[in-house]
Amino acid sequence: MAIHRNKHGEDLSEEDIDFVKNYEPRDYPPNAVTADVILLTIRSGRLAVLLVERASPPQGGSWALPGGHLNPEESIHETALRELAEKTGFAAEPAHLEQLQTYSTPGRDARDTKMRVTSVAYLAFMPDPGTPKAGSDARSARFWAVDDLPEFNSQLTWEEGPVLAFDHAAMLRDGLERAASKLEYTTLATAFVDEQFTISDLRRVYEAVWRSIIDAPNFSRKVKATSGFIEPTGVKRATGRAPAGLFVKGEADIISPPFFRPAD
Amino acid sequence: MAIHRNKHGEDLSEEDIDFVKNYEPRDYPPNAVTADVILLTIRSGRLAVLLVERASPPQGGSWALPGGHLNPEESIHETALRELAEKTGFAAEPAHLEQLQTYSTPGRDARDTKMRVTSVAYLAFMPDPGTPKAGSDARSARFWAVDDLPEFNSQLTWEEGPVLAFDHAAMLRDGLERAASKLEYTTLATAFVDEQFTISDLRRVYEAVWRSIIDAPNFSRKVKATSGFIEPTGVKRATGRAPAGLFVKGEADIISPPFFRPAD
DNA sequence: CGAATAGTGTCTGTAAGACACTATTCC
DNA sequence: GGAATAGTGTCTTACAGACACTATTCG
Repeated sequence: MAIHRNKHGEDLSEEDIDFVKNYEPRDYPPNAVTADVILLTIRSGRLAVLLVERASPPQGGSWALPGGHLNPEESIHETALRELAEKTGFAAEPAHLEQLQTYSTPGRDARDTKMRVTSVAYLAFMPDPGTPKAGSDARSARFWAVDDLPEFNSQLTWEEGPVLAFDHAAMLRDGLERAASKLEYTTLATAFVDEQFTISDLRRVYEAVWRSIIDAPNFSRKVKATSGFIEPTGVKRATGRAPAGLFVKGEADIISPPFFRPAD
Repeated sequence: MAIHRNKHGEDLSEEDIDFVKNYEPRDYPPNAVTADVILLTIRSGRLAVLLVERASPPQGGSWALPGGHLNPEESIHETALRELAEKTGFAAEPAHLEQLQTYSTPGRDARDTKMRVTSVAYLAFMPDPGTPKAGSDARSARFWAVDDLPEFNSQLTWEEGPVLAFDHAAMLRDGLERAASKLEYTTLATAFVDEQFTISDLRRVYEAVWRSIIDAPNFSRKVKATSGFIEPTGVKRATGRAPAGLFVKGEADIISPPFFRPAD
C-alpha cells in the first residue's frame, strides 16, 4: 500500500488531486473561524488586559477581546498577530504568543443561526506598551486592570466597569489560569518585563499574575539558583532606594524545579 | 451605554437582530471545522492509540486519527464524541475527554486550496475497550502501541508500521506530552483503569505514559498519602502472586503536591 | 524452595518558606 | 534618623528517591 503524505500541497496522490478538483465547498454548511487575543501586561504593578470597544455588530458598543476572521492563506497564529496590530496600532509584536483554547458552543455568537462561528483564543504577554490606538472596527481600545472588571472582582457591581461581550469572560478566565500556571514551570515572567530588569521587577510580575505576596529574599535566591532563568549584566540600577542588579533573560525556557504558587 | 449580552441567542439588541437577518455567510471565504480524537489506552502495559485506516480521499488508504466535521447545532466537543462512536462502534464514552489544540496551518489538508480546514484535536483516555469495529468511512480501525509507530520510535523504519496522515503525527506528539503532564497534577491516571483497581495497576499507567520505571514502594506510599486520589474498598484481589488491595477513584481531581516525572 | 508481587521501614539530599538581620539610598 | 528597597544567613519542615527488608502466593 502506498504511503500518502500531504505537506503544503506536495506529494498528492492522483485520487486526492481528482477529489480536490471536484470538491465544492459551498455544498457544506458555512463556518467562520476567528482568532481572539488575550493580551496581558503589567501596569503599575497590576495585571491588565487589552480590550476593544466594538464599533459594529454583533454586540456593537460592548467591550471585547481584540480579534477577527481567519483569512485564506494565513495560519490562525498569523490572524492573531494581524488582528492585534490592526486593532491597537502597536508596531511591536507581543513578547510571547501561544494558543489557548478553541470555543465553539452553539449560540456563542449571534450569527450562529446562519453560520457557526468558531473562535481560537490566543494568550499574549508583553511589557507595558503604552496606550493603544483604536483601529479598524473599534470605537476605542485600552488596557483594563483585571480587577477593575466586575466579572473578575466580586467587590464591583456591573455598572462600575466593562462587561465582556460573547464568551470573552470565559476566555479571559481560562487565559488567566494558563498564565498563572505557565509562570510556575517556564521563564515566561520575563516576557512581561523590559530586556533589562531587576529581580524585584520579576517578582512583581509573579505577584500580579498570582495575586499573592512573595517573600522577596527567598524569591531572589531561588531565581538566581535556577540555572538559565536570568543572567546578570553586572550593571546596577539606582532608581529606587537601594541599588539593584540588572539582569537579562537566560537561555532556559523551562524552570526546574518549578516555582509553585502558594496553595491560596 | 446598554450592556449587550449574548448567551444562546437570548437578549439580542435590535441592531444585532437586524445584522443577523441581513447576514449572508456565502459572502465570506469557506471554512471547514473538524474534530480529531487521540484516544489513548493501556494494552498489555503499553500505551496505545486508536487509528483508523481511511477509506476515501483525502489520503484514502493511510492511517489517521478518528475525526470528522462539525455539524450545525452541535458543539465541537459533541463532534468529537460522535465521531469516536461512529468510527469505532464503541458504546461507552471515554472516561475522559479534553480539548488539546487547534491545527490550522495552510496546506495541512489537500482541500485547503479551495476551503481552509481547521481541526480541533481532542485527547481521550479510557480503560482498554477491546477491539473496535471499523465504522463509516473507515477501512479498518485498531489500537496501535505508540512505540510500534515509526514516527514515535526511531528503532523502526517507515515500512514497519503505519505512518500518520495529515499533521496527525504532530497532534499525537502534543497529545502524548499533554497526557504525561496531566498525570503529574491530576488524578486522570484513574481514567485508564477499571472502576476497581490495584495500586500496581495505577503504577503501570504512570509507567506506560511516562515511559519510565517507578519505584513501587514509594509510589504505593505516595498514592495512599495523597488525600482524595484513591479510596480503599476493603476487598483484596488474589489474581497474581501476593493479594493486592482494591481501590476506587477518590473525589479529588487535582493532586497536591504533584507527582513529578523523572527528569529523564 | 524460588520467583514474582505487595507492601513497610528508614535514611539522605533537596528545596520551600519563615524570618532575623545587614546594606544602601532618598527624604 | 527613618522609610523603603535590596539582599544574606539560618532554621524548620516536607517530600522525593534509594534501598533493605518482610509478607504472601503460585509453580
